[in-house]
Amino acid sequence: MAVRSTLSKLKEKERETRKNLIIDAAINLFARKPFKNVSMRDIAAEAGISPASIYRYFSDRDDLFVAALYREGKDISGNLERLVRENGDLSIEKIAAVFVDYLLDHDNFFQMMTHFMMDSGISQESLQRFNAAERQLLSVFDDIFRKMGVRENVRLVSHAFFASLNGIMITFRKYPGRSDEEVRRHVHRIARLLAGIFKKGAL
Amino acid sequence: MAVRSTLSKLKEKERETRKNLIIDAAINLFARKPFKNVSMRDIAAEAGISPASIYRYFSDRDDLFVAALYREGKDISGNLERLVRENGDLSIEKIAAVFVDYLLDHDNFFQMMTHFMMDSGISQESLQRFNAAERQLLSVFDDIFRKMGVRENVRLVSHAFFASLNGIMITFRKYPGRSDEEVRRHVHRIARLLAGIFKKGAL
DNA sequence: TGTACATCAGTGAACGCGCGTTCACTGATGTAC
DNA sequence: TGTACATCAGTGAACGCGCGTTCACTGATGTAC
Repeated sequence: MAVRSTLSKLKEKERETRKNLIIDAAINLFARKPFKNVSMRDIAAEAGISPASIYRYFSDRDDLFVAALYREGKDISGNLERLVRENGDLSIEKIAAVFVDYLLDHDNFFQMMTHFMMDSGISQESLQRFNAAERQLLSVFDDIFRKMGVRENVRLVSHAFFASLNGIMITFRKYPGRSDEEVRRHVHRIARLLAGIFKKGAL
Repeated sequence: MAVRSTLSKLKEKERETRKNLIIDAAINLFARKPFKNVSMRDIAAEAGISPASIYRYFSDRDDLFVAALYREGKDISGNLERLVRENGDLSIEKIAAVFVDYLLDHDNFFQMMTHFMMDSGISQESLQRFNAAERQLLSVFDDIFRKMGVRENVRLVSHAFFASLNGIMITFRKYPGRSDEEVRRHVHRIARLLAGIFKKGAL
């Protein structure tokens, strides 16, 4: 019995590893081309397996993509948490800058996030996993605002801030005729302004 | 010559009218099903014509959709402008509420707007028309903030506000397990909070 | 007033493509006795 | 130790669908003389 369960745990772990390899392949591709142009065939090729194999590990496309989103969500949440832990006196401007930089550097993440926010036609299970990822990120913002001394409506304020940063990203992420660097500067300028407004208006 | 030019103007007008009928059909459909599920065949059926006919008036799908977006953009811009003109002492909360209500009532518009903001693979011409629509809306927000007495960074502040409202929409527009009414209440609550923060922090 | 020609709206059917997903099968590894 | 059977990862090819777009054609209306 003991042996059997050890073995099956080992198998489970191997399975998890293979799942992760597929997610890796997907995330690699996202860095190279827009999220909505990444096909199952692409991912299979990148991972060095057959398209059919993916379906041994993920029930469908959304399932895989939400898993990728979840992974990257943990990544950015971790980054922000570490930042807060290491800097005792963290400014809201700094948080905004880091968050916005992360999104600019991981456009695929932002694309996926907005995709799942916009598209209502995803399965119950995928939706729940997506929401788990979202709540995780939101709770990081909650903590930050709590630490900054907001006492009233912490959740509401932090959610408003999170949403506003998303809005800045979606509105100014693409500006025709502007280079990536100019876009980054502009997004940062507006994010800094927003942070200042929140500091004066809510803290 | 005079006759000829009158006639050709008449023709041009007829052509414009037919274009508008197709746009009408598209907008009608958007109210019934999500923007990305509206096909050229759907629109043709709704307008009572053949799919091929649409291509006599629009060079491709994006061209038609941007035209629809432009039309609705003018609509909401007009609404906001009228609101400002008629109410001398308009609060920023009221603007936020009206804007957010419009977006909630015209989800198709919001979907199209985010679609064109996210998708970088559209033709130069469509992109320019889309930007014209966006600038129009932004300039309405500029005016509002100017009228409210913001002197420094008017454009930047109003753009930040516009972007933030978009962000609130995209982040909270769909909340699993919440009815439309609950979502509307929540979006309004956050928008009101944001307006308050901007009032204290930027005005 | 009549005739030959040009213009253009409109169309049903077909093209072509990309894509998510499934099928039917192979081969390796583990299990029972 | 050997044999029959079960399990499961992995696969290439095919299915099926939806869709934007184009083709080849018709028929009505306008224009020139």
